[in-house]
Amino acid sequence: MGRHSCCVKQKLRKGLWSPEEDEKLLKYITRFGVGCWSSVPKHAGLQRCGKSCRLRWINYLRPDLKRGMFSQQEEDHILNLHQVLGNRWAQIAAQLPGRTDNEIKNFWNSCLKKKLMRQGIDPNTHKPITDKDYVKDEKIEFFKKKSEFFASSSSSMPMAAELEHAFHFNNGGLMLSSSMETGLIRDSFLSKSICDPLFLVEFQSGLDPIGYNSNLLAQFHQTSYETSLPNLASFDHQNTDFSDHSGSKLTTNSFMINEGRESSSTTNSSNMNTNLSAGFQPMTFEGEMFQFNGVNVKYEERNVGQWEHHMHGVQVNNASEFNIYPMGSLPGEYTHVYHQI
DNA sequence: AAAAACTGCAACCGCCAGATA
DNA sequence: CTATCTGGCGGTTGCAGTTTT
Repeated sequence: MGRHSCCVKQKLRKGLWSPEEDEKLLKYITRFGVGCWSSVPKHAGLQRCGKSCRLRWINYLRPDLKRGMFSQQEEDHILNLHQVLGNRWAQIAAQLPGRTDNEIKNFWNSCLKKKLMRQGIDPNTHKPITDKDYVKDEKIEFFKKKSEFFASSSSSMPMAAELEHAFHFNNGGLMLSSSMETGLIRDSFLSKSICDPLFLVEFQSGLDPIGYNSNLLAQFHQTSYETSLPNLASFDHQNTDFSDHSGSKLTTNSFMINEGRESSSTTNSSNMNTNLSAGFQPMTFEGEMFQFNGVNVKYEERNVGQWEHHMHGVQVNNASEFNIYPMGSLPGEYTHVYHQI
């Protein structure tokens, strides 16, 4: 278990290899051949672990390595092999003489993957982007437009009707209304709450089974969204009495303790997870970072687990992380994870 | 010209499976 | 049978060079 014994030893060099080190390793392998890597550093006079020597030899010093750009034939070959083998880089490399798994992996991640995505092909399946992916792309497009939109806005508060007109959900996807795009109500938007990605949440009422955002406006006219969300910096896990950053108690209007099966089990667990129900549907995308209650957070997506699909609303995992489960999540679909950064 | 953002790639990390003691 | 060692693998990180602002 743990680290390799060769790596535990003190004073082993790490990082980039110097020409002198390369020379020592090359000389040794040329003379004695590849054998027991763990004994190579000692015999070659290197302050490296055997694993590091092996990697340097395989990826850089080996005389049969082909260097330089990948040819079109190689690129096509990699694409075909990846379609069959997936991320089995070693197996792919075995089919391309002179290329290493690391080299192919880097080429894939930095070049081929992006190329496929630009062509509208899912790099994992090698098939055209699915509806689900399309929704994600829509989100990205949405935020691009949103940024442009706010960049040219004034600071007055929006009218309710304008808001409802501007932002609405479309059966799990999202749409910008034409009036927003044409800028007819552009000058109405620039409050902080709107600029916050969490402004665009769906407050489920329980009477809203299809997820249409009918309660958005009423919630918007509450004091602030920020006070209705857990403050990650000062969240008290020992206590189910939630307070916001200003010290005022959160009302059950904003949060309700989820009394479902998962709620009770996790609330009593050692990490003191607590489920809250607020019915959020965050409108942001993977990797986005933003300020939330004065705390920098990063948004991630991950698949909903087998039991998690029962959950709706917010689950606070610890002082720096919480999840948001959209209404009606199914196993395998996305939940929304926010990490403090 | 300087700073920030981006990109490519070398190297590291952690896990796993097979070999060996 | 169990523990440990080792090599192999895929994912990830860090950094240097390049491009953009």
